[in-house]
Amino acid sequence: MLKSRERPSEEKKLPPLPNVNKWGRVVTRFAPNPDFVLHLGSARPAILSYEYARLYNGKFILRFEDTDPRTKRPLLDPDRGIDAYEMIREDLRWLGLRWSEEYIQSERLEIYYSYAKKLIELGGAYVCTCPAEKWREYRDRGMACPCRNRMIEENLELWDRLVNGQPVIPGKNRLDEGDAVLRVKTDLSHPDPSVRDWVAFRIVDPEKYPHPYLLYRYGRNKALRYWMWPTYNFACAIDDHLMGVTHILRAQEHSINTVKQMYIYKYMGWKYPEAIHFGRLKLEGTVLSKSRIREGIERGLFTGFDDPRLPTLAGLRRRGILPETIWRIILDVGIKPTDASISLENLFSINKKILDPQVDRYMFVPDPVKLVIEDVPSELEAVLKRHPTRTERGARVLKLRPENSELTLYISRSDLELMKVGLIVRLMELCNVTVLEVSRDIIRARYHSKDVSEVKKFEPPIIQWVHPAYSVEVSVIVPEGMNLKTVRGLAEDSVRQLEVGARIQFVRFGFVKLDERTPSELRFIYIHP
RNA sequence: GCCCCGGUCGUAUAGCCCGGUCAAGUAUGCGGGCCUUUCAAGCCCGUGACCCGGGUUCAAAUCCCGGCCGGGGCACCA
Repeated sequence: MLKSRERPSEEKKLPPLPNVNKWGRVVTRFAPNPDFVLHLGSARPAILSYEYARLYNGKFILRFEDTDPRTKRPLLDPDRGIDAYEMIREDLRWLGLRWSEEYIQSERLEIYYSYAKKLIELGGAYVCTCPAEKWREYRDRGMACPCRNRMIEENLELWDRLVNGQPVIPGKNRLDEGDAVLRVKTDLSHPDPSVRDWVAFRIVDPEKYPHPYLLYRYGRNKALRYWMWPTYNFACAIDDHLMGVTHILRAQEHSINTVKQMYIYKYMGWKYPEAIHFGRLKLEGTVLSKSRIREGIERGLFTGFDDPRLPTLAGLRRRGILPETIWRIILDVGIKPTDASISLENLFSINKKILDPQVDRYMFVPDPVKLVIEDVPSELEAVLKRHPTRTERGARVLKLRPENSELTLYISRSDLELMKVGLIVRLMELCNVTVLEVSRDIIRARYHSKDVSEVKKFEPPIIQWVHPAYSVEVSVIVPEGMNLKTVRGLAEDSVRQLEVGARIQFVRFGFVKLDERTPSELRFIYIHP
């Protein structure tokens, strides 16, 4: 049973699922292909399927669809520490999804074989040995190929040979890829040619393409045993039925697959689940395409699956986007069949609202320049609150002692522009100064007063600062579209205490996340303003 | 080319199934104000949309037809 989890209340309600009463308990599934990690686009079917199951007190299933070891090779290479199956589980757990059952299709081949046999016996499928090209000609003309009329017995015999990796082409002494496929008998005049007698199984030479999961999990013998691999439509059709799936939520690119899979259900006398197709998701400034992302990583454009520029869940997570934010976006977009392009503004705004109350504030000056304050009468104390309103979180207290009545601080170069001689400036939580002199690299100012109330009437700029004795050099990586900018500066030294992964706000700079701490450097990632 | 599916403020979404309550709601953005020791957050006010054309009807964002535009599919991928 799925438990409700802690999540910011979603102001939007999901529309009801169709025909819930007809089915009894709602069962949904998320069925990723482990040939790559999940991205924001995959979060849509995952979250919606999970959330509907939760809403109806139903069951949510995770199913890995890894039935093509040739062109959609599962991403699994324990020697290099890469395991997409586990990375996907991690992404889902991060999103807060829990599943009550998990299946891996490559482990279920025997099941698919038995249903293939059943389908052949019912006259619903036949072994086709036509060359692909030749067959397409028949198809385009809406004609039956010679194999279509094969007797059931002959089909069963051929199927047996195929499953055992034995040759089926007369005069050939071995089985090769492309020698045969198992086709589902559909309607040869169907307006969509791809529906006409679609392929249920094809040959994948296990010698050439041993399935990585079988190989690593069960060893070479098992991996070399299987020659016939079901296509998506076959495996999916069988599994959705066997697993009792009642509601399928998937992207609209799958809508024709519903039509194809329906044929199997008809032959078997099964009831087809409710299928809901939603549109595609786009994220402004990025590409939500597995192949394009993979290509970028391979070409070295990105540092890995979790590059903060990437819309992969790993990338978003590394960047500091919260799972709650992803939830809100997905729930907000809903199940409309239209495509939706999510704006970064929106994503950031949601994330910021969640982050703002829970995150501590720290001083940071990018691109520091010196500010020398003259005539400082005595030691100054700065109380830097962790949070402006949640004062119970405490503060850092800094005691700054002037030398020869002078106090040297650093402020951001971007604030240098607003320094005009004679201007009164408030150094946040510290004191007020009057600007005396501004040059390229240094500002001289005179101590004016301590309390902010003394200069309120001047409406002074209020800026952040750091003291050299209480500072640490940090860098902030700023993802900007396809670029990665690095901003260097000084932060107050208490950031040394932060743990990797901590999210904070650099005052007047933006929200950042501590990405890495080396003995020599603290490196943050810029989340958003 | 053929076959599906869509088009509501800049963006996202509600409403469309069951026509009137929609001179269209919400979020975000933008403008203004308040608050504030951050140019953040919060609060208040404002701005801004039914793709076009016909039809049905007393009445259409909602139903029908056509056009235009967008997306998807047309694999021995999922």
